[in-house]
Amino acid sequence: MEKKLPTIKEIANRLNISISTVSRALHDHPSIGLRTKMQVKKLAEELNYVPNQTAIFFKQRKTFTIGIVLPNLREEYFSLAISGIEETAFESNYIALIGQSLDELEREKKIIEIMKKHRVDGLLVSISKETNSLSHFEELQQFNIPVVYFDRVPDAPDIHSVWCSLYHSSVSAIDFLVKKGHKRIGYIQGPSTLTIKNERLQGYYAGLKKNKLTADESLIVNSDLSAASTQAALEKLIALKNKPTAVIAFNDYVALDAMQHARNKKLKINKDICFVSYANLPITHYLETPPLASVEQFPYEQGVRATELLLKLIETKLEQETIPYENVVLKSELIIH
Amino acid sequence: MEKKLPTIKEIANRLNISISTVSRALHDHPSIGLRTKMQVKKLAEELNYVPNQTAIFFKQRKTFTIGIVLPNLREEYFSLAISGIEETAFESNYIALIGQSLDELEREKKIIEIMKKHRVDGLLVSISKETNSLSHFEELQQFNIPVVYFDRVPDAPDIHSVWCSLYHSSVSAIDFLVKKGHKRIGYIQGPSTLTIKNERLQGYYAGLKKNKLTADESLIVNSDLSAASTQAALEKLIALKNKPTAVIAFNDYVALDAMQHARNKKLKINKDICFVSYANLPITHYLETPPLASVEQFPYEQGVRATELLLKLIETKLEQETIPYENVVLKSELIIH
DNA sequence: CTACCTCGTGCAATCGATTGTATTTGTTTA
DNA sequence: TAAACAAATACAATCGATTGCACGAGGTAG
Repeated sequence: MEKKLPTIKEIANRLNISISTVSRALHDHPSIGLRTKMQVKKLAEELNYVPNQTAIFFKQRKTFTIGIVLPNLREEYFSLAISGIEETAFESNYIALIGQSLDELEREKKIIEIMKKHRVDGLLVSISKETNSLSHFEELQQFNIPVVYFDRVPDAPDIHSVWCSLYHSSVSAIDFLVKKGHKRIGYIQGPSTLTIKNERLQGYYAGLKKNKLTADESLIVNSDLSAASTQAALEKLIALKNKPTAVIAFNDYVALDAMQHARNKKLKINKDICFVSYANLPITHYLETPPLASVEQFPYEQGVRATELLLKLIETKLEQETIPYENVVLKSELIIH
Repeated sequence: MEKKLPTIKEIANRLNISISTVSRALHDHPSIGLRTKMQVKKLAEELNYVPNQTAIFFKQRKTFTIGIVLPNLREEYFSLAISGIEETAFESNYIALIGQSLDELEREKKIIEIMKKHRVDGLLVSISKETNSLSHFEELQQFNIPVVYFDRVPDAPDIHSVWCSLYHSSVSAIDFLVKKGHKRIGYIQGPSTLTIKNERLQGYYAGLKKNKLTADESLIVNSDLSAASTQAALEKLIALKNKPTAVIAFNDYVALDAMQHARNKKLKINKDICFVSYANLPITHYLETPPLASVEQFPYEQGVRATELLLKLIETKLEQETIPYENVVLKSELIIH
């Protein structure tokens, strides 16, 4: 009644041969006779034999498992990335373990611990808001478990990473708005822990300069990404004597929260105030009045590239000694809606 | 240089004691001396020792791993479910392997195979559009690997499942529209493979009857959920002599596609034509004109409940012999926007 | 007829951790 | 002083699969 999954031992017993013969037969080893091979394969099929990855690990030192650690699974942005990861891993017969840090450092650490326990062959990481040290990741590298950071990449020298550069698109966003006649352009920033490279802001300044506009610090406000915080940020902007006519938002969600609030404040979107954002999430395509433009950051593509890099690291690990650190930088694109 | 993760054997060698002593020391076995225990624990800490789950499996016959198999990771609906699954599993020290069927039966089967290979302790499944037989799942049950279906639940007797009943909310949706003065209410159906229980349609008929309206088959149209198909479906409805003034859509995406198309056809949303939908995804809260109402199906909650049930099945598996099939049915709610 | 080779199989060690059963060491008691 | 006992630790089998090596049967050549 309580059946267990069949093992090669069971196949061996049933056919009255040794387990080594069964193992070799299943792997088409040349020294096994054709008849035996056929018998073994037939019985394996009948019993629905599936090798035990857990046991294989002992000899191969591989689990064909990769770990994904990211802030959360609810944001479409990360969903798209995971989707790319899963598909790429699947093609190479790897499977993924998932863990959400929920932007908490402690949870991130615990997840890493569990992944270590499960002996993942490598890790894909998008760091949490609270991650200020990489010690829990460095330990992995020490044990020869490669780590590839993607999207939310820490600012450290010796890492593998895949991310999307926002500098040029940020300049383009200013160009775009200036061409539309805007001279006062606000910027709603995200939390500092998520803007380590701060390309958005640098591009913002560069874009202003390029268009011979002077930067005004009062036009730069902060949001912790919650709706309330974004509303407060917008509030600050529209309370200015010299209000901005356009606002660049940290991401689509911030833009949408800000737009909703602007509407409540009886401002006409795209007339009184325009919005440009980052991420270009598919959901914005359903909006009647989406942000005028949004910077596409290719999360799916990032997931694919990060996985490709990780698998390469895993598979060359054994042969080579020192693998040079690789940093893949995708170019974002300003998409005009 | 090429460090391997430390093992109890290494700890044993360094302290010149046997591996069994190390194992027992780490588990606070009473027969181990206090001094030895302390030494072992100290060294384990220093070496960053993490037990090898893979090896533990042999003795415990458990991997503390559950498999999630669902159509895709891109839809917010499933993202929310996974989020609930991950959080619930994490609390009980389980971790999840993920696989997308991409609504293809073959891929679903292959994922099951890989999950079997990895010896998951149990599976959470939302079946693909193409899944017309459960043989690949039944085989698992045979080997005592519990399967809990959620959301997209097959219509079979002997299964564990968690889903959200839509019948009463469907009636409520009609009540709601009738109260608003609508007499001709269209319905855009989804593919038949996703509407096995067909509670939406049954509720639709029941609601009409309850409100003394006669059902008109020409008001029921089909979409395969692609934008093009949804547009064609709406086209059919608005081409009728006696157009509907309200439309119930299979889900939010269908509603949004239909609304966009209606707008293109110069129909005024909420004036010429109203929409009610299913799912009530968070994204719709950002819309200027969302569907008038949407049926909340609690995907996150479904994920949590399904995981709770699965873990219960896993943990009672060993003790009990026959576990009664359990079907958790959540009640949906019509949310008026 | 024997020496040697080839082909097909079996034996046994291994991977990391657990656990029942020795075995050692130290202490107490008659 | 020896016997008896308790405390602490070691030994060894086990889980499933892989793989180097050994071994036996049969064939061929000298």
